[in-house]
Amino acid sequence: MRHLETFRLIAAVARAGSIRKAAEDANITASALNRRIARFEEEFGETLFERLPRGVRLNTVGELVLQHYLTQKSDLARLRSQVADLTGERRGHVTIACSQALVPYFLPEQIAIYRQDHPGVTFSINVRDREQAEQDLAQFASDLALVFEPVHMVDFNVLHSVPQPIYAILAPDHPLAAQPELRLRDCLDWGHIAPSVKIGVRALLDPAAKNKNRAVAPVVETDSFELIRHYVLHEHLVGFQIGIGLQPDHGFVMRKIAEKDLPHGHLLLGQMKGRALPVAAYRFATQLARALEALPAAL
Amino acid sequence: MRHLETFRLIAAVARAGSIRKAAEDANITASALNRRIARFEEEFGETLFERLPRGVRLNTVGELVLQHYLTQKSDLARLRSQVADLTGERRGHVTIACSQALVPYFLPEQIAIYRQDHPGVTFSINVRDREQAEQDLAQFASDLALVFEPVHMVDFNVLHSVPQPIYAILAPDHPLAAQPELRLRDCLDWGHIAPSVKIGVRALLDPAAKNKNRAVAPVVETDSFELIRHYVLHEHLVGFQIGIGLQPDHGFVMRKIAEKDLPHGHLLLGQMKGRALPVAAYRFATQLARALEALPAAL
DNA sequence: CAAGAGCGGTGAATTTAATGCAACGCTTGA
DNA sequence: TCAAGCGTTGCATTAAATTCACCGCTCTTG
Repeated sequence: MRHLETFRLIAAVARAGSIRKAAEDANITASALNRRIARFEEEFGETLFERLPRGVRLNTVGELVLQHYLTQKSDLARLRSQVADLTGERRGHVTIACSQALVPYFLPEQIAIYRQDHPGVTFSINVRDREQAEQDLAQFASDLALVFEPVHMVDFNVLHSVPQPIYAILAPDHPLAAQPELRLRDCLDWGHIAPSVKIGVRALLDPAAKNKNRAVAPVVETDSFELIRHYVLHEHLVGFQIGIGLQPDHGFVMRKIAEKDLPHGHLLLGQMKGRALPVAAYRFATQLARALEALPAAL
Repeated sequence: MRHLETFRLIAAVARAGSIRKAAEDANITASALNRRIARFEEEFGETLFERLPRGVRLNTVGELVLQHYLTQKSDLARLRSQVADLTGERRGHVTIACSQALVPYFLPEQIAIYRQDHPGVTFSINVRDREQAEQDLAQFASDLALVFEPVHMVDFNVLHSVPQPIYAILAPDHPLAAQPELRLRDCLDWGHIAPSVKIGVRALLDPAAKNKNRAVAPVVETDSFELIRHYVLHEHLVGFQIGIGLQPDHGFVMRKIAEKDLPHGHLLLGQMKGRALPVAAYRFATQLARALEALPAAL
């Protein structure tokens, strides 16, 4: 909408780092853009950018103004969704930042269910590590985040929380697969394939190992749980993943790890604190919360 | 700020009920205003007003848009306050909707304390019954509400809650004044002076009386606790008020009413749900919460 | 029942605001 | 030392918003 145009341009300048570049992107003259900004600064009574020899950079006030713009934009989107809802359109778009574990089974199923009732609603799913997911929320790049063991939790408003134990992933013919429940030391004694340190599962593994005077020393370390799931079929390593990201009968087997060795973590559904969600996102969040609640209590 | 001008005009039209009247108020032509609205409706893709033979009225979409404007405006005010805070100005304005009981002692003292540290911050205090107070919050007419026994609590985000018993107010030479604690029946047996039904104290008195198969039958019924306090000195009636609105040694005496007869109510500090407060309001709310916490526990 | 007041809306003229163009002064890196 | 890239500014130009005059309509009122 046009009344936010100046803000949009300010954001573009902040991103480009220079008025001229941003002007080119926006298909207007540098002088027009320069004047818009000057006019805004005049009216607002504060300067938004530091003028550097090679361009401009937002100052603190500018950062605040930019944040204000993001909230305004998000609230406008919510307004639109409310209106669409009112006029019976049931349209909308939901953007979700989530941990990898949600990608194979849980989210596809939930989205499909939701879209049966609301075919006008579209989705964006962005896989993010737990830190990025929270950033996405704070910058209004996502409506919802579904994250295993988030880190900072500032600005993160928890909508729902479910405990999630970590499972060992094994080839069916792996010697450990004979036991119904594994000890952590057994997993560590074997060569193991672990997620990288940015990932929630690892964040639980490391202190648990240290607690037993051991260390996680992966043969293969990776960002990708998909790689973990497939690799254990090639070599007798032990992989790790939370329950919601696993389904048996896909080649590998999953085994519980003793709770006393490795405490369960939490899968959290959250949104940006203080933000009012668009209708579609709100409804989907409600559905997710119910679905998480109904998860097989694998504890 | 100018980018909200169209919204401001829409709000003015909604208030005035007619484009021509609103245009006159805003010192522009009716046709200019008409075009602004038409343009906005065009851009937004929805009509905001029903066109009636005698003027216009907001439709449901318009109501939503107006609400959106109010939140935008309030968020802009918060932005300004953040910037002011940043530049070390420590200025700001806090608007409070409160019950009468807060007016004589509590709020004046708290405001004075706050202003010692922040002389640049100004205040508006609006006495509202509990229903109006919540409306004020919802319409962003107040930053904070401090209300005894609020009614609806939708959109009311409780920041702090303290229990408040109701006291009987008596002339010092009133026969009942001899007892340290009164039974409710004694109060009702005497002629009494009670607040009107919109007021929280009354909302507790009525069911408590009914519970004993009695009824509140006031000799004088009033909106004003000030009148109650003064009237009991003229005639031997029993008045009622919560502790925070009373201080002894102002002519009358206060007596506890047995808790089993008349349960205590709650004084709630709250804000509009989902709204981010300006810096000054936020700080003052924090101070109020602490002060309420530290109140002499009269229970 | 007709006249008039009050309403929202429209077309053309006019005023105001925003933009484009060309050029300046400045810093920086080749 | 020179060219490239930056923000900025005066002036001409274009686009947008406003005004003015007027239409058609509905309801009230004498």
